[in-house]
Amino acid sequence: MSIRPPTVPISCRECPVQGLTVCQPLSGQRLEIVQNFKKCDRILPAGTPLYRPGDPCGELYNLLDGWVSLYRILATGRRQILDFALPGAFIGYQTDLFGPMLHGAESLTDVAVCVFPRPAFPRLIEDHADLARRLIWLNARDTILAHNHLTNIACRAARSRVAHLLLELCIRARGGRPSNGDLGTEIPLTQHHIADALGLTNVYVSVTLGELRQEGLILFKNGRLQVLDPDRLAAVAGIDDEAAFLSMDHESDDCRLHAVAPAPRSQIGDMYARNRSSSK
Amino acid sequence: MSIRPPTVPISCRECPVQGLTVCQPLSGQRLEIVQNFKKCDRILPAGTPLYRPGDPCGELYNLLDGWVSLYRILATGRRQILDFALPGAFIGYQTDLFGPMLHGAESLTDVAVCVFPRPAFPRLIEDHADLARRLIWLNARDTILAHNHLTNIACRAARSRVAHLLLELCIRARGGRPSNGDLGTEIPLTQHHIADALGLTNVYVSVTLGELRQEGLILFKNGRLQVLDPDRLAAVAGIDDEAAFLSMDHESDDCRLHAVAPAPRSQIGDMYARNRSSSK
DNA sequence: CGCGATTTTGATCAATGTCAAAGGTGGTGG
DNA sequence: CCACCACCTTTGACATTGATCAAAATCGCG
Repeated sequence: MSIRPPTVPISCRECPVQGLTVCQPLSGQRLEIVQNFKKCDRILPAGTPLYRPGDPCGELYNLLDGWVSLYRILATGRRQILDFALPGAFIGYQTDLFGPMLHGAESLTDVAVCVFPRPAFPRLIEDHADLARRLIWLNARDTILAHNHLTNIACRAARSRVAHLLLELCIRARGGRPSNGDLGTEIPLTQHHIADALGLTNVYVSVTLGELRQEGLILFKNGRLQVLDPDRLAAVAGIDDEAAFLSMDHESDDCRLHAVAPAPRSQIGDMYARNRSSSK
Repeated sequence: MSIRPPTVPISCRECPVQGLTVCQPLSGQRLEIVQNFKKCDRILPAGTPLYRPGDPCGELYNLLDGWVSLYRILATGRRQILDFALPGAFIGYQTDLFGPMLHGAESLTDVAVCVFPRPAFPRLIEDHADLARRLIWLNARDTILAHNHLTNIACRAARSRVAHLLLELCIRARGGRPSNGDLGTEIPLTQHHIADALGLTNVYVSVTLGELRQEGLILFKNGRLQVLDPDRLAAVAGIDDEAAFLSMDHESDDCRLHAVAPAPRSQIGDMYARNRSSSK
């Protein structure tokens, strides 16, 4: 009931995430470059693996709709969620493009993906400098996300970790759009996913979420998050790497020279509000 | 006494890390591309910041010799070490090339760096597809390292974390070269650095290292690590993402098609031994 | 020889994991 | 429409890891 049915674009011209993924630099006539390159679109139900760790994988994916988790499995059986991929994510690229995948990818919701053939991909990049530039940007962003994640886990107590993750996901999930009233934001995760992302146990996540709820900071139920008190939540999250947050928008293009003043020590609360209040 | 004096290359032709850094694809005549591009070389004593978090920074660095730590500082004052940069590392690239740095970089040893001017860098990449390709590779590798690090911190107990980090650094520090007899490998870190990298306290790292020493697994003293029992150490480290380890060598080039069988479930111990025993 | 930084040790305590059991919730088939 | 089932969440008792604080020991270096 809460999951929109994923839609598949007829053509790249109508791609819902064209401005977010590798294809971003292409427009007009040049969209045919990817249009001809792409293999197909595909719809996957929730819980479907795109690939597993260790798999060879002949494809690359643009996530058109839905959420995907990127994870590793340790010998102990523990699963570590490395990142949550949101619409626009470019999934499956790694150093050794043709080696076994170092992580797995699995749909968290029903999902639509645009499929690229992996073997031909290097050629595509080689031939189109702007796509290469874009890939560099996306990759560098993944590194920052990983560093944020790393810092969150290593430096913060459970309360803060959870708060931080929810805040981050909430902002990313909105992608700059306002929140729709008091319905909150769709964060299609179980507490177990949160635990596996943060290096906690599901029961302690439950306890922690309980506390945050008690204190009137959030409501998280059925994959929907309502942030009741953004400022206090941000305080709990111990936000300080705001710069890292802020740099995540797609405006900052790496290859165009623009003097950016050091990010003002603004409050995430503000940022949240900005997105939220401007509802239509 | 334990730190080699860093050396500065006369020319790119004699660069000690040419095969490891961005410049890798260039050879012969084309080396002049970077030769003309680079700003200068620079020697920095241990403990010097290359840049601080929040700084604007007008340069990019190829690490020629020595170690550098990449870190963040949280509002709480806690420092999180994101990665240790070893010779050949390309330092300072981020999504928003001209925005404030999202992390800091500081020399751990005396260090030699090759300095690139940041403003002109996009152009360099734009004009030379092979450099772009190489940058993509380096970037993707950083993401994997970050994911390894993340997984290590989130999934493993202190003992394992420490063991894992030391093993990783040991392998990286050798860069494929054999260990020089029983002198061990130079890992120029204090226990405090290890703690800040792993999200532990310095005192608990001390305890943990003490245990590992007691058990005859390692000796770590004065920035020198001797691995006395690679196999048992690997067992303690809970090695399972060997694939991730192995993929770190520079042989796997992303843009050349080669079928790689899924990494055999080999022992890190073997890998260690291979490097070690073959001492010329 | 002495000083600052680093490492070690010990005592104590808080945060988080583990285990077990009981409620909830949504989806499915009858 | 109901009942059942799988999965998810909550709660409680208890165990353990690693943090904290403090002080002593060691080391490198001038």
